[in-house]
Amino acid sequence: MPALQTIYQHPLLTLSELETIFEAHQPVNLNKGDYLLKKGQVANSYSCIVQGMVRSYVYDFNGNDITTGFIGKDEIAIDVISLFHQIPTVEYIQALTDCKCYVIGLDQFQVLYHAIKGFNEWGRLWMSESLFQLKQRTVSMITDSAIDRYKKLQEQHPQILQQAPLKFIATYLGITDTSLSRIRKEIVKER
Amino acid sequence: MPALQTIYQHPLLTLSELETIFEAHQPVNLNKGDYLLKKGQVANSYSCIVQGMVRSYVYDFNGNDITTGFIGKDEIAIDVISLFHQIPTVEYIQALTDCKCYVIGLDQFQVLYHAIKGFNEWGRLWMSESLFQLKQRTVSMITDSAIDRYKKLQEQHPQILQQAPLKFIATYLGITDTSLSRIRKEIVKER
DNA sequence: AAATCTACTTGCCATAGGACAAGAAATAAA
DNA sequence: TTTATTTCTTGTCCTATGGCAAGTAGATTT
Repeated sequence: MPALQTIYQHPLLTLSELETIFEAHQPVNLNKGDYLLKKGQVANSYSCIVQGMVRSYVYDFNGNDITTGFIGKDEIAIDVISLFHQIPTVEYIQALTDCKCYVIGLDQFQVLYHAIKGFNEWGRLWMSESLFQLKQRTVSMITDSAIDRYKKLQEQHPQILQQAPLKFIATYLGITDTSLSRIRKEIVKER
Repeated sequence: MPALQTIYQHPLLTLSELETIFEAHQPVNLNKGDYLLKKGQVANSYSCIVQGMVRSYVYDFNGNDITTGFIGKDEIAIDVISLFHQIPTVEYIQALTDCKCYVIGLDQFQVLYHAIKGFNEWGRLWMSESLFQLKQRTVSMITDSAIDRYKKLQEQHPQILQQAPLKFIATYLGITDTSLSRIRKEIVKER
């Protein structure tokens, strides 16, 4: 399970602990368009993506859907607030492409989380990193122009540009699809 | 220690556990302008704010400082990525006003975090909420106009408007101080 | 009390990006 | 292969916000 090995990396985790963790996951295949989570539901698992890409989004007051994130290979599709607080989510998580993933339920997660110290530490580090990345994204929204945000995405997550349609990338960057189309044109010209 | 009681709320935490947690904190007074953390340092503690307000910020490429957050009474001033990964921070955390806080070191935190299940759970929930709030802020940056973002801040965190100078609020909202000044004027007119 | 400083306001003009509408072009459906 | 549907591009015009510079008002220092 190479994806799980990539995801669950922590110095305290022994091979046999990793084995135990892996076994708590169930393989699941998603078809393009399938939902992992829908607004109003209470999350009861999270998914490690082995292949393909999913998108999380919310609706704003005007009914526009706003992409809050893209989750690809070796990443985790999760709504931490719904899962850990056991409250209804405001988010949708949907497969952008056909996907292979490994899903782990909250119950099993909880048992391992409290039984395996390294897993517990790993979880906290994962959350720390998520917070950091989200903070960086917020700063980028404030300081970078739309074209710079696009270029960064291009450098840092080229797979997103290949797998996601323009309109979703646009809302993720905080601009309209029209503007993104013009930005692409501009970048092509620059070469 | 009313601030600590407000902060450390979790159904699993017993009174004696709370007592133990409280005792691990040291009271510290800050003068306006004092730094809790500076870029390049590795965080080795976090601070529960009892009184006053601190601001976290980073510098962008152009040398402008960008406010990443305001932390007030009953909230926690922490750089999770630096503290838990033990890596140098990119952030500054500075007292906006004179402050009273309770500080806990990473070493003591670690011991309690692994000894007290309720504390461990509390920590995860705290991080989940932080992630959720940051996500909401990002969505707001994308979908709301500057004036709407200001009004929301006004409703949800009125203390910030009272304790922080306009220029810091402006960068937090992702606008210039000039624009924020005009927004305030506009809002006064509306009444 | 004069002299600095910092915080905030205001005016003028520039510009990035939005709104809307009309194509293309590609994909899916019939 | 013809029709629909979705995706992306392009044009025109508009608006929110930025850049810069000057001005006012408090606060702090000398």
